Amino acid sequence: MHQDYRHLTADEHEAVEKQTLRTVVQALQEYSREAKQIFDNTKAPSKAEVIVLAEDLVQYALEVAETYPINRRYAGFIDYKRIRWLPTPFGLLPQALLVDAKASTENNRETLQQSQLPMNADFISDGQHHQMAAGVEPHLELSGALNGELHAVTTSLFVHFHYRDLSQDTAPFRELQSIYALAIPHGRFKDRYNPNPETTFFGQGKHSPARQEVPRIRVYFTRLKEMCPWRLQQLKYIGGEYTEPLWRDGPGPTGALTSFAFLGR
Amino acid sequence: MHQDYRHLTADEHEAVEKQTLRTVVQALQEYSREAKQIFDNTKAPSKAEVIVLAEDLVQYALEVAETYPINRRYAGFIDYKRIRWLPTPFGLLPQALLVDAKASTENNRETLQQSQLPMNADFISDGQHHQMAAGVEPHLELSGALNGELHAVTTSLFVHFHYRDLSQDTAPFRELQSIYALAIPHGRFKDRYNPNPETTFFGQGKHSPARQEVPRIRVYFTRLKEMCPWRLQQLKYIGGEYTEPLWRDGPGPTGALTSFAFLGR
DNA sequence: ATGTGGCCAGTAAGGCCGATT
DNA sequence: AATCGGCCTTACTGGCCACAT
Repeated sequence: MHQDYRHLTADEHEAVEKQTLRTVVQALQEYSREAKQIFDNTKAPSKAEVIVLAEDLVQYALEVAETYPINRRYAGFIDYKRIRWLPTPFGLLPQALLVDAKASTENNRETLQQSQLPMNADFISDGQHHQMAAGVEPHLELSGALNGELHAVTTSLFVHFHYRDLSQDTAPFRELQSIYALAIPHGRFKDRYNPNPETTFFGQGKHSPARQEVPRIRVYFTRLKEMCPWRLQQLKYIGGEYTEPLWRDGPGPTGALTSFAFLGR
Repeated sequence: MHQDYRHLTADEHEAVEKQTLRTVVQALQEYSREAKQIFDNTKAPSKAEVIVLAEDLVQYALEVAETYPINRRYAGFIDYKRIRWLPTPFGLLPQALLVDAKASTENNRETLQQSQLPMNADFISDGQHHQMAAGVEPHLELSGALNGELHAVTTSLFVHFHYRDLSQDTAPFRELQSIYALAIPHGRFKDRYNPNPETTFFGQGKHSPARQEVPRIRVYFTRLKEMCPWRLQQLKYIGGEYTEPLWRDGPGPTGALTSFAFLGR
């Protein structure tokens, strides 16, 4: 008989998300030098190239920092996904890690598809109350004789490459300025992060209602950080220099992660 | 001082491509049961879903069948790419394996972007001579003190999921009918596979000249198979039953691969 | 029926710009 | 000068249809 996330307290569950993001940030930081090199200098057959670069770089950074895999796969739109055993102080936890890569010239918000939304969202736009239902399941059922009724908690992360375009024809073609890593709270934390439409880091999406496009939703960086500082991490490029990551994060569900610099060339 | 593909004879080089495809086909065959399960039953948020399914399934099938990795990455549009040491009878060969996934309701041809074309192509369409320059480099330069001037040969494979759409709302949503694996010859084999516009497996692409779309090109399965049987492999779904793969392939540059069945549920 | 050409369609993923505050 | 809203652009991938053998 195994244990899964349904046995965790809310604080323990938040600590799991924090630990997960912490590892991802470490992996991104250690890979950031090569990431910048590739991001800035890869020739672009088209403008859409940055999307692919972001996806590939996330994979390269994270795949070397994996935990003990669970032999189960599924396919779909999420860029990087692994089902795995996560060692935590509360038990060896089955987890479905979901990471989406974003490339943008903006650095204050990002757009989520409904299928990437882990929490039912309520927010105000133009004085109106808007809603969007979560599109990410709270967990994946792991069946099989050995596992019985095990649930892999879903943890939703986003890695956001903030860049500027440079010259069209000679390297560097772009300038990667920062890498942001966000942990969007599990749907279970609705009461903590979005108890009412006025209290939230969600905002109106990027779709065009006039053209009946399918609704999207935005996450605002500042507001997320205000609600929980460690959930928004920034690796900022500071040419050449960098700081060694420290080992101890702040205590409690909102205690800060140590900050990271970005490794330049 | 290492050796790379420039020291291989043409026949040896073809044998390397054959060996590479052979391994990929084995990996696809062993993964085919789960592949069909996922492909047929994954719920589709949109019609584009099949593309993502094909990409993910190729990754899941191939990543467990990798060879000794070379510590070098690059990012770009190709779905699955690994730079690695390939053990061959002719030496331990640095190789850049490039695999693209395709999903289609057609089973006689597939479309390549120019960036996926490993050979300068000449072909006839409507009595006219058409051309397209290769967009895949013959090799990747591996720099670094340890390696000196090493070149990783590029090997271009395509994995083509041939399917039919079924019901919209209840599983199975699709029926995966066959998985084709193609090895497109390296640019070096131009004289063997496309010595003149009349002799080729290439055909007019899928783009619309009228709308000035960027040119593409097609590979025709039958013609490729006629020129070199092993370069077109089919894993055909034959519900439930399957054949054990054999161990010995045919001899020589065109000697057949053993045929494979597809593992159903 | 099949083999070929090739016009469009459907769907991401964001760039950008105009109003606000 | 930031924060928001949201329209529209770019491209990628194949579905599909029309002819020609």
